[in-house]
Amino acid sequence: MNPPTEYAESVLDLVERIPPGRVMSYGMIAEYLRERTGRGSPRTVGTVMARYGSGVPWHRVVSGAGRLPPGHEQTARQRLEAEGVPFRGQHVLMADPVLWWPE
DNA sequence: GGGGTGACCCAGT
DNA sequence: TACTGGGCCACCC
Repeated sequence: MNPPTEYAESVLDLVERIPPGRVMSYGMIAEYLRERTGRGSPRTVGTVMARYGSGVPWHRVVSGAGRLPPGHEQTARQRLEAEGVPFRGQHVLMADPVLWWPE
């Protein structure tokens, strides 16, 4: 596996800061990094997580609709429920108290 | 430098 | 509620 690029590093740094029991969407991450770096998009964040996400709390990153990463639904749901994240059916309940934004 | 590839998003149907 | 099409953009040939 190739080393993370500069943009990938900024994504990983942010994901590492998400507290237990809270989540961010790919779109939120893209918006935050675009404010700070002027780069990125939700799709690019997804690509970064697919390639480099294994070393960070990737289960705290979900789609804007609360869907879990393809191929890792069971693991993600197990970890999130253990942290107290509420579910509605198969997806995370994307309500204010669970969404996190960096201070 | 040009084209393909996504762990996305949103509006429309 | 579920699916589609268009837009998106860093990264890798």
